[in-house]
Amino acid sequence: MDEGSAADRVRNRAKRVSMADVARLAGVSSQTVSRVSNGHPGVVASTRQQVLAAMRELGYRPNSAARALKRGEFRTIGVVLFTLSTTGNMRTLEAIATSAAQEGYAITLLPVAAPTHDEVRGAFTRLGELAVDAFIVIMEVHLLDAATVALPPGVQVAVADSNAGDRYSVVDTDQAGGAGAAVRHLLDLGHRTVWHVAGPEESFAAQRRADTWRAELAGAGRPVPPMVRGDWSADSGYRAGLRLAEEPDCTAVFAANDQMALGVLRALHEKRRAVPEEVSVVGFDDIPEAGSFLPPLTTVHQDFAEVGRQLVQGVLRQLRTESTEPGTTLVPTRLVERSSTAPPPGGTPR
Amino acid sequence: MDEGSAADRVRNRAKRVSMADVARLAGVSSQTVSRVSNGHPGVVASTRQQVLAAMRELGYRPNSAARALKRGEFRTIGVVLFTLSTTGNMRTLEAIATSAAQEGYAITLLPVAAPTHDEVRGAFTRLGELAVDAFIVIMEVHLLDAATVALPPGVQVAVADSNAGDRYSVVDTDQAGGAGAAVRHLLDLGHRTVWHVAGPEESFAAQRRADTWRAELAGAGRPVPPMVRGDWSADSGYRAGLRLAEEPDCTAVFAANDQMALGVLRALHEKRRAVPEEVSVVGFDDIPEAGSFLPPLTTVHQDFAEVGRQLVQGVLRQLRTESTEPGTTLVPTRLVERSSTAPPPGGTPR
DNA sequence: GATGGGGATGTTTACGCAAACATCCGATGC
DNA sequence: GCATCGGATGTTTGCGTAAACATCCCCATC
Repeated sequence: MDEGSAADRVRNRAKRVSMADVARLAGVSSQTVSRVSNGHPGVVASTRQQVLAAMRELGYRPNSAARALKRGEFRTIGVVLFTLSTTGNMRTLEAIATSAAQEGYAITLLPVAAPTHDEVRGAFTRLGELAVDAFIVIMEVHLLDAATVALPPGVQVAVADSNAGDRYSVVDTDQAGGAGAAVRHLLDLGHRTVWHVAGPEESFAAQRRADTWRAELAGAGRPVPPMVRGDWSADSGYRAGLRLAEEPDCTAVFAANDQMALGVLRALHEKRRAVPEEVSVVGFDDIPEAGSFLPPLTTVHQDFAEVGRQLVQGVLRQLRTESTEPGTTLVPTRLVERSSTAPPPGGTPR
Repeated sequence: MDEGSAADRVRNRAKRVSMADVARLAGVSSQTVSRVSNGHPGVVASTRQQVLAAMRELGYRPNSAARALKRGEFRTIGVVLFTLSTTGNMRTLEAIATSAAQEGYAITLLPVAAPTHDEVRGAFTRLGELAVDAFIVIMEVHLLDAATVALPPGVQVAVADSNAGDRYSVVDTDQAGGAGAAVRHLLDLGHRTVWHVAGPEESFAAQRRADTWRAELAGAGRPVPPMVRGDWSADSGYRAGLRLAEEPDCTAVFAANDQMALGVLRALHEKRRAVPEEVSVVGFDDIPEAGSFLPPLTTVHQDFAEVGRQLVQGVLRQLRTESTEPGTTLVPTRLVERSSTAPPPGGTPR
């Protein structure tokens, strides 16, 4: 029966305590409860104690919906991302969450099932309805472009992994700096040239790393070997490695991330090409396991924590000033030299 | 008049469009706008089109605070966790987010800076004030215990990685099943006994895996070698591996996660103990990279996606029935045989 | 042609909180 | 002793939405 179930629901529902309830018990007005709740001055100590006691007794907790409605802000940042499965996204998210918490902001996650325009558009629509003051997007730029139309006005955005610095506040690892350092490190060791296992085409980061690799080689007057494309996974790195193992003059490999470098190491091992004696390998990311690869991997360290921090700071600054701050902030990288790189066999040919 | 308000809106973009604005433009009542907004029936197609057009023109997006205030629910689940850095947490979180999104729920992240009682308590307090209908805790049980007092009444909880099934709805990987399968696999190959590299003491999962390892050996009447303790990291696995490499009769190792197994592989490699010819190694988790280790790692596959799904389902069920459902749901594991295990040198001694 | 019924739409109201404004009262100054 | 002031507290109001209720009008039925 309709009435029955409704009544049941009312009875069962731990009917939440409101300020009015507290006020009644404490014998004050609800406004005084509000003042105590928000730590406003102008409440005499004895009254405050009474109110606090009443709150405790009733188990009062403020209704954030009403609070947000009144205040017009949620103190929450939405984070749109495609997947948590990549090291970078995951670590960035963690940093964002930590950073936001410090600022008194919560994080609402908005996973996008598939990196298609429709999905992203849908995600943005949902975000628009979400209890969110601003958001951070961790996603490839061309998808963002497609979704821009749906971007709710008046909501601030910061973006990672993108080159949309002309329109948004973008924070990114210094891809060029890192990739350049990796390639130069190998050239400096005496390798004639460097082969590259790239990430997927759609990735802005992958594209930047590949571009820099090419430019660096060209700048040094070295031949540019054909690029091998992977998809970030160790498996794709393995397949790429099998191909590279066939190339007798391949003595140095720069993989666009550590997982693919791991796959390359496995392929080279299987094909009896010793690392680093015959072939040197450099990765990118410096995942925690990189130091335990066989051999321990020389790689480019990314400061994801800093990226996350900057994203949060950027978006909050925009929120406070109510203005967008287009521009790109680069977070520097650092080459971590371990045991997967060495001079080429036969020493420096130069 | 109209122009004036439009200009205001542009200038002062904080001024959000409300249902009333849409209603005015569409020439209907705000209730009709509400009906369209929520897809209620009983609105004639032509009216609906008018309203939708007005929404588009004004860039209307519903105010979720007001909506939540009215409805008494946020359609949001809070997730408390200590760190995203472990494979398990991260993958579980991803599954939770996906699962929740399908149910129309958003996820709010509540990272706990340090796994101390105070931190957890603080997190729970904040959660209580957060716009959250229920929450999911991914955390060691003893911390949860300490924080129970602060658990807001009337908020449903589901827990992962815990043995608190008597009080909460707990979902966990079948740790015992997985660890048992790992140990039995090694014994079945003919190894006399199995050494164990355990996870940190505080971890419930680590404890369960170690207990099962011990019980399984005892059940088979095998000697139980001293346990080596790690901290989940590849580095700690490496240190453990160095120790195990010293043991001449150690032919089989069960590491409590894949990262530590990776470290063990490296140590064994450095000490010239061939895997799997001399020593067999089994991991736990089946991280995506496990198949690319040297050699590809035999490991216990965990279905994190299913754990996340069950957590969300469980907490939503409790939300709907307004009742707690204590009990533990176990998600089965699967042993993935790759190339890091083989019969012991000299064949089966049995 | 009157009547009733039902679908479409409008009006009222309350959700819980906090800003703005109103009131009260004791203390201070002249 | 009276006006004044300021701190403590109370009252009113409205944020945007959606349930509940009210109204209107068209159409089928007799």
